[in-house]
Amino acid sequence: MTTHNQENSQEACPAEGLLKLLAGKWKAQIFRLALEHPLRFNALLRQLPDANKQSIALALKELEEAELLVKTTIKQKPLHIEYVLSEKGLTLVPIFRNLEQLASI
Amino acid sequence: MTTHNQENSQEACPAEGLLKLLAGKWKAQIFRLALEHPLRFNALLRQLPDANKQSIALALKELEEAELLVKTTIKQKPLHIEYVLSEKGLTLVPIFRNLEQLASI
DNA sequence: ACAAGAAGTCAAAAAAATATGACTACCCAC
DNA sequence: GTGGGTAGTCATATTTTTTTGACTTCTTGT
Repeated sequence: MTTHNQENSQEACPAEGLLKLLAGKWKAQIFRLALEHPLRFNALLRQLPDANKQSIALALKELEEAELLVKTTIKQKPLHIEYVLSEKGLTLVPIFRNLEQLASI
Repeated sequence: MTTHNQENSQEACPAEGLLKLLAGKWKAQIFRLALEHPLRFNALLRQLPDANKQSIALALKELEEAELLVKTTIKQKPLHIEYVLSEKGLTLVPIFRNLEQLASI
């Protein structure tokens, strides 16, 4: 890795990066929860009892960088941060469904 | 993690296992090549110049165990082993296409 | 008989992904 | 001004994945 790009010089398969990202720990679970409601860091930690700060923080960051989640600072009453699924993130839904279906065969 | 099963007690998302499998190193590339022609171990090693025996052997085994590839001993002239995509493996094609498309956004 | 190709296996090392626990910094309530 | 909630970061372990290099077994060619 003399170069420092996100994957190898030319990624053999364009889906590889995304696949790797989605397969990372907690990603699928975070995605599922994001489907239900906006996510908040500490709440997420409580919802995923075996997860740890660092991993959740990293997962959120990666999902945000991949533009699957959008991070918003809510400047209201309790003043907090929310992560919600982006449009792009929503297009993953049918892909997950396909994978689930295939996994059940 | 007192228990020792392959994933966590109940896998939070049914797609997780498959996702992890497919995201493993060399998997996508092997899949692509399998789309073109039956695979042979040593040929694969030559086609993936940076890959190593062990990893390829493991990848083939996992893909076979997931029933995405079928392993066949060809009892003809040169006597060798071939790995070909199963029906189930073929159903991954549109999933990969979706992922590629999403990755290109 | 000997070499070379096919398809691996094995133990150990290196690299990458995850986890742990301590620590920040900001805001609010009491 | 102490305690608790928010959202993290950092350095360091531990665990998991991937690589390395040596070795194996069977078959074929010369």
